[in-house]
Amino acid sequence: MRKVSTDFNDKTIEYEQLLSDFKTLLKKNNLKFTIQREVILESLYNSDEHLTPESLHHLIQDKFPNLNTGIATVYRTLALLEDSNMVTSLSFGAQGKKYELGAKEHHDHMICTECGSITEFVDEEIEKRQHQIADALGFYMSDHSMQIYGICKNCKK
Amino acid sequence: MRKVSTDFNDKTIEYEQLLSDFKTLLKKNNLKFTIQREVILESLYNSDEHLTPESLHHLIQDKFPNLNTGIATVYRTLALLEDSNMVTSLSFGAQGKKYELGAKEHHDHMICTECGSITEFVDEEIEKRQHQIADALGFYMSDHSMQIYGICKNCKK
DNA sequence: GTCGCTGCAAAGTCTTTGCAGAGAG
DNA sequence: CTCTCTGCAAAGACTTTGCAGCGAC
Repeated sequence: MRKVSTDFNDKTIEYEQLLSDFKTLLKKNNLKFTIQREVILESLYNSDEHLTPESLHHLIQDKFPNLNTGIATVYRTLALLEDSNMVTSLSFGAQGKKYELGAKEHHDHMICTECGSITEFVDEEIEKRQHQIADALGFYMSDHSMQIYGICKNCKK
Repeated sequence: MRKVSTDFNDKTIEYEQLLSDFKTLLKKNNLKFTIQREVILESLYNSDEHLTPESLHHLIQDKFPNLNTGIATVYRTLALLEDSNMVTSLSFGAQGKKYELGAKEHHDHMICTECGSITEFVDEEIEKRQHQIADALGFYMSDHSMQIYGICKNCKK
């Protein structure tokens, strides 16, 4: 539970990189590196879930109760990270957005309408085709996303 | 401006069908066919835009000021139509949802991040591939959506 | 007539903002 | 020291709900 950035496995190395990118970004914009910002980045990194601002806030409150991080700071930091393309927000019909680290490799989402679980996947063929379509329509493609809705393996039972 | 369902072109024929489906749906659920509900359906049908509840409400207020339709009714009707799969809601990062008639044939969306315009498109190859992916992951696919974000032809200039 | 529907306004959510004190550089 | 951040609480934006009267059937 107290697994901060002390151990040195693959994930930690990636995180060090991420953190360093974040610091660079902050410096470049004359912004400050605060403990709240670090904790938010780290929590996003260590979560395998897609987090809402609220769930992220709870997570942080549980893990670092003495920081007493405000929800407003979570929102502000997420907006900052999103503007800098370090996180991506997802809005799947449900109310509110969910966030995930954008540093992960690109992937799409398969959403179970029964249990709400989200499975990630990538398909090269679709990726390629998306570029072709954008080109054909004279559109400069900066990003894209795809969702498949349905009932997952577990819920089908 | 007073183009209601009096003329008899292709679009009107489709609309008659849509309206009849709507009435059937209402009857089946012991719900009533009201002028407000008709006007909402018709406005969705006659708009080529993707409408927010608010823009739909304005549209209706302009067109039928004497009806004095409340925004709450718009929300309630959209929820009803969405539950019955007659309209689809889109939520593209921006705040709030946009609605479009689901009766249209399936298509995906290309969203310009400069001007906010939405272009629709369909690609058979991607459609096919999506089914394959869902099958491969043991997922029953009920629906799917795809968005390409970028800068449109016009804004590239 | 009955029972669902509507407009209104109030209440809920979720998110953003203003401000004064705290803290990074 | 300076200037940005933060938590708090208030304000905003968007959506839902309760209610009394209205209207479809």
